[in-house]
Amino acid sequence: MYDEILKNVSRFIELTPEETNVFTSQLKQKHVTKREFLLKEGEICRSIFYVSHGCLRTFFVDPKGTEHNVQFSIDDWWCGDLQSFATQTAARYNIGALEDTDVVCIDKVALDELYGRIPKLEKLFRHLFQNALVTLQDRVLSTMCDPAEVRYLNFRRKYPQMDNRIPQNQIASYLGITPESLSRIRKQIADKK
Amino acid sequence: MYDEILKNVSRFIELTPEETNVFTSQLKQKHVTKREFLLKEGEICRSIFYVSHGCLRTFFVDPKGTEHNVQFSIDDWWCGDLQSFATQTAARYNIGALEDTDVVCIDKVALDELYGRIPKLEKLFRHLFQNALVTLQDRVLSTMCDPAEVRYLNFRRKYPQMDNRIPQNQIASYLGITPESLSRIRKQIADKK
DNA sequence: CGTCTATTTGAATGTACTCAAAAGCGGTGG
DNA sequence: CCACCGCTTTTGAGTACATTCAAATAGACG
Repeated sequence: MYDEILKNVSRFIELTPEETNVFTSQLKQKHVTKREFLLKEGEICRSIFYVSHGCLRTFFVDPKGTEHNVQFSIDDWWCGDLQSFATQTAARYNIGALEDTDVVCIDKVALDELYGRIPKLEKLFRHLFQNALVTLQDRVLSTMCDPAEVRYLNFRRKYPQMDNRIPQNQIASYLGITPESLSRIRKQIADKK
Repeated sequence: MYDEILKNVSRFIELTPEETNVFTSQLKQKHVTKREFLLKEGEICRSIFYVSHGCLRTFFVDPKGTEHNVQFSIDDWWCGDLQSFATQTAARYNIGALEDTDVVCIDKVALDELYGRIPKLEKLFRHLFQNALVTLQDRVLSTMCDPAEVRYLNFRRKYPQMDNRIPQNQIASYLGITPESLSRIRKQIADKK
């Protein structure tokens, strides 16, 4: 039932059988159907999510009403509004499902308690955050250095699974360009060949 | 001698006097003069740095030779090429001093060992990374949503100390625009008043 | 004081955007 | 199974913001 998340966790720390029990006893499963939301702006992000199967997007709505995708979370990824989760204040992000998705939820209260009972979890999240940080640094860099075409090619190279699965307008929003621009870029790429 | 870093650490974890001794015994101090480098692209980032006084910039040089500032690290900030540090592979970033700067270095080998002796350090770095992640998410968002003028105003609002201290061309590079553009933006802002 | 670098200003260019409309695709109900 | 509706993608034309290249001015440092 919690096989996927335990396998993910085991990449960073080794839990004893007892610890595994303690850990899984605090997990909750949830199913979100396509177009449903796991979190809406203004709510408090009470859980952090592990995606066992499906696809989520974390996005921000700017004052003009335009949506900006910050992250896609596909099978075996984590997600959540970290700021809101850590401080239990209003979320600025929305999390919505692009597909029917199964997630595992770790509650804030439960996690704080788990940190005490299984100190190794500090290491786990240290690693998860560390990795996320490196990934995000790359993203910032790419946004600053590369023109839209290169950013798109990088995206496809880095996340080939996503290119097939995620609608173009959603990818455009992730890349920080309009759907029209992405369409033109794709045409250019196709023409080059 | 290590007062600043200990004070910084104490915001997240409480070390016993013995732990403090163990911890500080592994620290090294270093002075970098303006324009000197703490890390160059291609080297391995063997330490993570805490800036006790001064100002560093972490930057990337793109294929065209243009420099892109990823981060400024002023008094009481941390810095380092995390990717290189974690995996002990070639750094993609450079770290250079914008002012004469005092840093505290934590060696990779020493830190790995310290994690074993003082597990609380996992918590420390979990928090540091978590905070850095939230900050970086903001940055990605701002780059995607906001025009250059707004990004500059946000920067000034968020880091007023830096606006006085850091040359304009360096700030431009951080904002992802050319020095010429920043100059024009500043003029516009001044004219508005 | 002179040199070197940073900043400002100008003119031309380009990339991506906006607005608008057409074409394509997928899902739903008759 | 087909027809329709809504949403996504494509295409076109005009526009805006930031860039590039170039030159002048201002400031910092020895």
